[in-house]
Amino acid sequence: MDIEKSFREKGVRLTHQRRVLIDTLRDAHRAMTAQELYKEASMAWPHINFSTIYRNIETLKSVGLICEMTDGTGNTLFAYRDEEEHHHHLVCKNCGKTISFDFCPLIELKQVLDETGFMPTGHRFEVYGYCKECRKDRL
Amino acid sequence: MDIEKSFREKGVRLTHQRRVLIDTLRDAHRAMTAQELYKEASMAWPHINFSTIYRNIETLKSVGLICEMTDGTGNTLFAYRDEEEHHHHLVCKNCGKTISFDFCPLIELKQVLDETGFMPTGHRFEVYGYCKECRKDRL
DNA sequence: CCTCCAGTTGCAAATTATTTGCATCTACAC
DNA sequence: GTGTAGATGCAAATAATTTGCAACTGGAGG
Ligand SMILES: [Mn+2]
Ligand SMILES: [Mn+2]
Ligand SMILES: [Zn+2]
Ligand SMILES: [Zn+2]
Repeated sequence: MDIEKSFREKGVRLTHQRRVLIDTLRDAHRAMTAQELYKEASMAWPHINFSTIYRNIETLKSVGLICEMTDGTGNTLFAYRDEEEHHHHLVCKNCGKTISFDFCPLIELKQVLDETGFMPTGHRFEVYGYCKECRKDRL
Repeated sequence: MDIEKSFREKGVRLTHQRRVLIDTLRDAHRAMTAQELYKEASMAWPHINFSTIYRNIETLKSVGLICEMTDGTGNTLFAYRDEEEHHHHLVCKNCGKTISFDFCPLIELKQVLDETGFMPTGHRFEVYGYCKECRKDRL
């Protein structure tokens, strides 16, 4: 489905800067930090500002156009989401390439690792939410 | 096994500051940010410095005494590791309490969620390592 | 015990990452 | 076209993390 429509539906404007960010991430085919995104996007739109990057990372996440992930060393990365449903990622510590797979934890990774040839050196699996007590507090 | 021994084995000194950090995290029974850790530790050792916190987070991770995790909103948290083998966490977005469980992804979470009463609102599962190409590059 | 020195700390300052206020601008509904 | 709520640029504030360096100290060895 088209981007313009999903933006309109959410009451979010499709500005030139946002198009630049989306294109930059889509064409890069890799995950990058906010800093890298700024640098890359600057080429297509020289006056783009860092606050625009950060503000739009939130916007694009909420529209579902980008994914956020970490690189395993404390850096936050962003990547184009490309119509995918809920999924997870293999993040290369060396080149930053991300390989997404569409099943949620719980299922053996062996097949994905074999298929992709990815060699895992570490991983992270976290569930966020509310514990039994806090769950009550919020009602 | 005792801490003193594992420190000695790694050629790492067991300083008063490190004892304070370990005690602080162990007694807290929750995960906390570097800033919170600094604040808490300062009570037991007033002159402790932020650079000592950050430098020792690395040290204590390498000795296996603490775990690093994120709270799902971009903050990095640290918790006492307490003899546990490889495991994962449920991190409460409200109180910061962490509930660790000892099986690695791949297995249904249903049982843990039922047992703990934890209500998930999101999760993260990431595998770090080297992709097929980069794997070759490193040999 | 005492000595000695590599490892560690405190401090201050540098970096890096992220957020915010505000005046100006612009996408787009009408 | 016009009006306006939402978005941007800019500059400055905050927050988070790292570093250089001189002073200090844990603990191995005598
Ligand atoms: Mn998932
Ligand atoms: Mn695991
Ligand atoms: Zn790679
Ligand atoms: Zn809780």
